[in-house]
Amino acid sequence: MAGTRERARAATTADILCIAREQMAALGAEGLSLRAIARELGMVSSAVYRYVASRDELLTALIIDSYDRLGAAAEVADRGVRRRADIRARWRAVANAIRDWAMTNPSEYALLFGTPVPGYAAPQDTIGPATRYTLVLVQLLADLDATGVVRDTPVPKALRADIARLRDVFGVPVHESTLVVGLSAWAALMGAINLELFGHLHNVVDRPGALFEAVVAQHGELLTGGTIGGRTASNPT
Amino acid sequence: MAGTRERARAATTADILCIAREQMAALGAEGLSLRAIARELGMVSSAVYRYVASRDELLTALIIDSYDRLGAAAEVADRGVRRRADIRARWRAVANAIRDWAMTNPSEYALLFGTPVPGYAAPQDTIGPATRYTLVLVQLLADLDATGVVRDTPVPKALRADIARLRDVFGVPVHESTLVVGLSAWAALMGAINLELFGHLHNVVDRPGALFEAVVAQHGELLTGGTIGGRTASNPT
DNA sequence: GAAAAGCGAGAGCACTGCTCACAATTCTGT
DNA sequence: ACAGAATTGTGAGCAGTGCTCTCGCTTTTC
Repeated sequence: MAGTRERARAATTADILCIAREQMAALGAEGLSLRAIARELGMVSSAVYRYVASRDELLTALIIDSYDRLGAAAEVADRGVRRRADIRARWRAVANAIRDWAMTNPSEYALLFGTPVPGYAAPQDTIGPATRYTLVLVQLLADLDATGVVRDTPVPKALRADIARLRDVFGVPVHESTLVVGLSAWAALMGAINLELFGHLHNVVDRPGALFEAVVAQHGELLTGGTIGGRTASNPT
Repeated sequence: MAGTRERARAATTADILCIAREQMAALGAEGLSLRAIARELGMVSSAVYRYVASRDELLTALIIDSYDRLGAAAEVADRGVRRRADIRARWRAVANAIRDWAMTNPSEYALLFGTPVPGYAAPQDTIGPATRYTLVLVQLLADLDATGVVRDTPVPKALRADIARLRDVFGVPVHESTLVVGLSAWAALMGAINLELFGHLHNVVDRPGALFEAVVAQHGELLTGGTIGGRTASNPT
């Protein structure tokens, strides 16, 4: 029977990834052990090396898969908003999706956005899937630009050249001022999730999720609102 | 000679911490090895257990020390601004100090704000030093309030109760709207540093530091500027 | 000066990633 | 159909880890 071997190989490879994910959820990326996986599979430890070259390679596979799942979650959240022109609603949806994914898969989120494994340079294979969730956000900015919102956000001169690259990479035309607020919203989003998920808010705020809500609301306004800065009556100008 | 033993003990304890820091800088927190420290000290591995109870305890000591250094860096940066009323300048100074500290001590920063060690609940000892750098930011908000800036930033109702705690913890009176923009700025700051330091910008922007600059500039305006949102001519209301 | 406390050495346990030679199995080309 | 090749699992083994325990030696304390 041709292909039997291939199917068996694919099956145990999938088993290994599955067990690895469970192990990571239980003990963190640190506690990922090939020997434990082998035990779980009823094999001797050296046997799993027939399927995965090293512990780092397994980690890389998990990273790629996690990026993919996160990207998928962001995409379905964005597509779930019927009124495509309501950028603020889409931003909220995507931001919440990313946070929800992080909260339900904390170890995988930590694998992606926590401390990088030292001496472990992300292989080229990971940068593709990594851009998936980012692309959702960039597309949001492009669609926002299409609605004709004008911003007087100052764009630091030094940033223009750097930001030009983003257009090239993603192939989406976005105004510089939009990119600035977009990048800022991205950073705030990830920062809020990190602070909450990694337990830095326990002594600051009663309900850790509060920070996230505030950040999303504020940057939602910043993205779609328009003007920021200056020009308040009590501003001592 | 009385106290000889004590001084020797303090000396080797300091040596252990020092070597541990070097090791972490070289190999990351993952690569911190008590046996390697013992080798470096010319002792047998079991001897270092006279000075440190376990690897986790060493990690905790490093965390406390790192929080302390970060807090000190933030404090001197803030104090370095002569015009105390120039909140924006102080914000820039503190933000830059935190980023600089992170860039020059990446492994220690990762220890504080990266993936928490699984199953390792931050001991009570760490929460004191952890608030030191936070206090600098909160004090900034209090001083900002004292300048009389008025904001019409909407404060989500659900946040009020949560935020009240911050006042209690730090004992500094701050308006709710100020706290909202302050927390948001904090999240954005940490998010930008994380994204840059952990290498998530390499495929997005030419110069990774660009995101940080944009975030600091924007939230500097948000903090000290006043109004945000709405009210633009082209805003389709 | 004797008792107590602290310190370093060394052996040992259980665990890890990873390699290698060997045997059993399955696939493939003629 | 059968021989040769490729694949898969086994078990031993190496080097490393955190940590424990006992045994002497030194310093401090009473």
